[in-house]
Amino acid sequence: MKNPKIPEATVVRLSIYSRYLTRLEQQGVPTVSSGEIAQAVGVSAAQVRKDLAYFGEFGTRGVGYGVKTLNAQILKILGLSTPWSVVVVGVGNLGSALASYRGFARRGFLIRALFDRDPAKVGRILNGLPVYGLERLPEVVRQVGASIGVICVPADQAQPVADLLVAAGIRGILNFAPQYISVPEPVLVRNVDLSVHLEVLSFGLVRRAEGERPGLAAAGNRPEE
Amino acid sequence: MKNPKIPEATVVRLSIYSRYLTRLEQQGVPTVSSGEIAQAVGVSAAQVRKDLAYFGEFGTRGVGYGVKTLNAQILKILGLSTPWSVVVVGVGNLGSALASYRGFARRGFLIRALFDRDPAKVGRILNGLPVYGLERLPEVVRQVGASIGVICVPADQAQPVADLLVAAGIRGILNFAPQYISVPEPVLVRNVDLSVHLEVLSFGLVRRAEGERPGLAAAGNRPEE
DNA sequence: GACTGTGAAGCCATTCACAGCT
DNA sequence: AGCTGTGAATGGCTTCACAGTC
Repeated sequence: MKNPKIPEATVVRLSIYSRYLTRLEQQGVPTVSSGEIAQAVGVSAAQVRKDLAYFGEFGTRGVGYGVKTLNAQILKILGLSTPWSVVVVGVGNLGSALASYRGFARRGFLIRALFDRDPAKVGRILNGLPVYGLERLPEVVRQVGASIGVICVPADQAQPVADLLVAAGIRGILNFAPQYISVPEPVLVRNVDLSVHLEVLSFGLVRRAEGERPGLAAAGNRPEE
Repeated sequence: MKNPKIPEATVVRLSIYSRYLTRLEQQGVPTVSSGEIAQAVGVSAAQVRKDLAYFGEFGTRGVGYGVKTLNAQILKILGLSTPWSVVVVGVGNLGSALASYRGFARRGFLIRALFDRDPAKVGRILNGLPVYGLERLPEVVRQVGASIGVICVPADQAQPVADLLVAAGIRGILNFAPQYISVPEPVLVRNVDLSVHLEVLSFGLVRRAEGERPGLAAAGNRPEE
């Protein structure tokens, strides 16, 4: 049981459990059951236990889980025990919004620098962060020790920017551009595609309207119980 | 084969295929093969064919698919033949950014109104759109005929706002708040959780660093071929 | 020869159901 | 009695491999 293959869905849920546990911790709740976690985040209790079981035994039978210790374990599993340095490329509407999003820092993702191709934006300060030109990206990425890059540029620039980030030593990319990007082996990419989410909703809505029973199966939108 | 259960992953990919086909269409490319689509969006050719096969036969053996007709079919399947009216609740950094995001309108999602609790924001015009107080939400939602609502408020307000949207007749919700929300039966919810994406990257990065072979399985980050 | 459509096989994730501990 | 941990069963998605068509 030491090093099984972990479903990505499990990792996503761990992240969500952790956020809930953090809130319980702040409220001073000492202990929680898989059923309570399940209800709070919209999954089944068996799912919660199975997800945790990939990594060890964290609970006490008949009692539940210690909120504080369980959260500490999950944070460690997720690699959040120490903070990550992040850079954002593309300071349009979305890039600016992400640069000032509090939720990232709260979970240990510290945005360290912003980049943009547009000379009119270079040199500005946004939310306390300087905007650099792309030519300084390699230098600055190394200087701030960034491991993760966020791409918020138009689709046609996404691949070149990804190449630039990879060349600078970035190891993970969060891509908001509506564009598939390819990266060499050890680098990880996650795509956040805003239109796609609306289109999946659209599909579900017209299916229902047409009186189709089944609709969608599982995932993103969680089952009620 | 008329009305099988469609995997959500298939719907997500259809949306991505469609975006690629739209670009080909603009370039005047008449015909495309499953292999070309596959390469462009980072999935396998068999996957492309299987996804399309859920809905019918759109190609010609030995030739491929007509770009224009295939895209029209996919748009119809996704419910994008006619535009959707959308409202955004919460005009902070993220809400404002989404309100001016061009990609939505381009795919037929027309943002019709903005809402915020903060009286200081009410009455402003953002990107040509008025910001209303929450008390006017039911009225305005009906007036503009909105079917989809986007939630960009802090976590503790997400559930009340969702309830408000549902009561106003909204049928689909895109939730950017880091919070599970529950809605009554026919209403659809999709959660876009920005921190979670970074945490999944974080997990993958520390796993690799520890020399673990397997890492993550499938999905969000697509296989190379 | 090139490419689609599809049953069958393989693989992966979730649910079930119960043994095991407190 | 209450709740965790887990093997077994189920269900679902993806890949394979090939027949069918142009």
